[in-house]
Amino acid sequence: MRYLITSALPYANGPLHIGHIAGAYLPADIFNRYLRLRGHETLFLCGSDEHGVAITLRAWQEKRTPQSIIDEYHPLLENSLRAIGIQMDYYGRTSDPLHHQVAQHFFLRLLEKGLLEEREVIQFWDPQAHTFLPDRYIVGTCPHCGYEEAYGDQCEKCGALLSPTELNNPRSRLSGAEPEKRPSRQYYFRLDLLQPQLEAYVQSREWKPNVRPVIESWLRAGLAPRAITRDLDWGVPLPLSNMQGKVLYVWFEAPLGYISIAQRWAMQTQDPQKWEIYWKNPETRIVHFIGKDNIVFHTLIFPAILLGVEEGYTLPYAVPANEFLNLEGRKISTSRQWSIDIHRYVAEAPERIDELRYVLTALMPQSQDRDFTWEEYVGKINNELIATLTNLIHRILTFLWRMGPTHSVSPHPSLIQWRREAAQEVGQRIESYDFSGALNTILSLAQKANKSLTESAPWNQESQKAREIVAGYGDLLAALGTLLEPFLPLKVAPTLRKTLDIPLFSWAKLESPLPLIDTLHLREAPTPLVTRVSPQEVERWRKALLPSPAPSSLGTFISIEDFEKIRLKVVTILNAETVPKANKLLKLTIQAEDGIHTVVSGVAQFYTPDMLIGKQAIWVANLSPRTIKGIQSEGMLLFSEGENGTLVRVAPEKPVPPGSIVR
RNA sequence: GGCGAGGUAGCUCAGUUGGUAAGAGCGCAGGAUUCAUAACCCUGAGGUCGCGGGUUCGAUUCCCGCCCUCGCCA
Repeated sequence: MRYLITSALPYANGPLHIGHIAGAYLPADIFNRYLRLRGHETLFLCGSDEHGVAITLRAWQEKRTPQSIIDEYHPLLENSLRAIGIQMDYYGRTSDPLHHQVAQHFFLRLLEKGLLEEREVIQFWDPQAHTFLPDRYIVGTCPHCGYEEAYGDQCEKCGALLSPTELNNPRSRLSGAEPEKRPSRQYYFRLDLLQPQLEAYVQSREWKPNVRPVIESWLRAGLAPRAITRDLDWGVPLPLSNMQGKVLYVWFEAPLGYISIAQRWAMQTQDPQKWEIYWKNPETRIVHFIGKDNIVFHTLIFPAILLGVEEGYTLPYAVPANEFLNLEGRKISTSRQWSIDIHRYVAEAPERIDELRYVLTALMPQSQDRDFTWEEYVGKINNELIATLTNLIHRILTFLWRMGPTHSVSPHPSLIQWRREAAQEVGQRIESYDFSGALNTILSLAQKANKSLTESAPWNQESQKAREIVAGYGDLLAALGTLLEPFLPLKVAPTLRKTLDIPLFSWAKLESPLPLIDTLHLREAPTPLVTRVSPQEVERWRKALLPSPAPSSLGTFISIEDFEKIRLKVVTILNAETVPKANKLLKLTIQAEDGIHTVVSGVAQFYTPDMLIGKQAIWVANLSPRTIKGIQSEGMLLFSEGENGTLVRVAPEKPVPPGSIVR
């Protein structure tokens, strides 16, 4: 079988982070490496997506050219991917003139086939930045709530959905200038005309459970014509002399990169037409690895383009989209600096790439969003990868090493059987895009081996017998040298093979009943394949890789003198009662060192009076008194914002005398 | 607002075409052991499977309503 494997083209506007890797690159790499061990012919392509309005806007803001931005990120992206072992056959870019030609050709073909239609639309023009503006780059006053910084597509304050025309006092987020409305002619792709063919296509393929509902939802709603051009001077120009200053919309031309990059790859081989055996051969399986945000483009719109040009292109065989990976409970955001960028990880921890691959595979968001935490990172590495898997290898090798460098291997039949079953199951799981499940299978194999080794207790046997038992596990170790290759190809798998002086086996061999090796030769004393992650180590990374939240959420810095103006004291709540006609307020009577005070707190939705009476709390003693609902409130008690907008009382860890200073 | 996904042990997640199976890993407690990177092995505690109705002999699994989270669309 022949496969063309692609990963989503990363946008050349920022670095790659762990979410990208877990979503689209690591699964593709595991898939590709496995298929090759299986003996299939594969081509794995990727490249930078270098067009789109975000790049032009950023260029304008930073007073530089779009070209300089993509020239900065294109190598960064490729280097990041290669550094974590993503084994692409070619990494291209959409600014390649060849890509422009391909994209223009597709445009003209669709035009020729009557699948494009011209429409006049109103767009917003920034007279200072000399560019058309996307809706969300226009700010103005929300007509619903009066918020002055509402975006052209939505008001962040009241949540109202807007169009730029509704905003009062609209201005450009780029220049602050008032945008002008300008009519403009654009081409629309008649997806509606292709809907029947797309429905047939969708029926003919199998989709992951998280992908199918999205596709069907779009088909049910009915596909609508979609603009494929826009006014911009950065991108693939329209190949029409009467349409100057317009480019192809990035969603239209970027997927065509999979084709142009294949062509570029072929030009580097002896056979420039070779790309056609991948793109124009129904026997080839084309598999696109993407994140869930790209599902519609890869399952409907891109196939529509391929169908529309009627040039015999092969339609995607599968689009195994993954969901999103969150970071410590929050959405990853490079712009908010809430991210673990790959190039930084690689720089900080070049010796721990396989470990990252392990954790990201284990946490791969295959069916729903998942959460990456540093705690989980440490736990997965120390308690699973090391404790179960590499420790098994280590305990066997150190045992044998003490008895000499060379041992004959005659594994117990059950060990061979386990190895065969594991290889089959790992293969099946990878082929059904269940990568974390595949990894789990290997862990289970190690678990079984650990158990049987413990039960056979060779350390209680006389030495010849013990040696025989333990050496029997050599077959399993030899298998791990290949089984782990798709997952941990940078350090763990190759080091193991080198230590044992064994080759990479074919997957078929792993599944065969024949022993993999008959002798085990150790060149030197074994050392652990992976070292434990210390709390200090992860703490350092946590700090290095996770800059504190954006200053806007922290506020500006204050001096120690500023802080000392605030008198904080621990008080004991003597009494609490509800306040009439106020469903949020409680009237609290508190005991400080200088007597009794009254405080009104807006916590009644989260605390009943009896939950507070007798408890301690932190009191802001010198806050100006204020009358609330006719009650004189002296200072305030501190509550932390909890989950889902709740409030949680802040108090000393153990009781202290009322009036104790907090500092 | 419409559509889609998700709400299952302390944590991260599997799972059930409705019925003596509510599970795994981690964490925790206890035990055993010492070949191994305080690792391995055994045992155990822990969940009203989001809330409320309904269908059914029986629902975590089907239907309806609601709440919460996330995403997409207008």
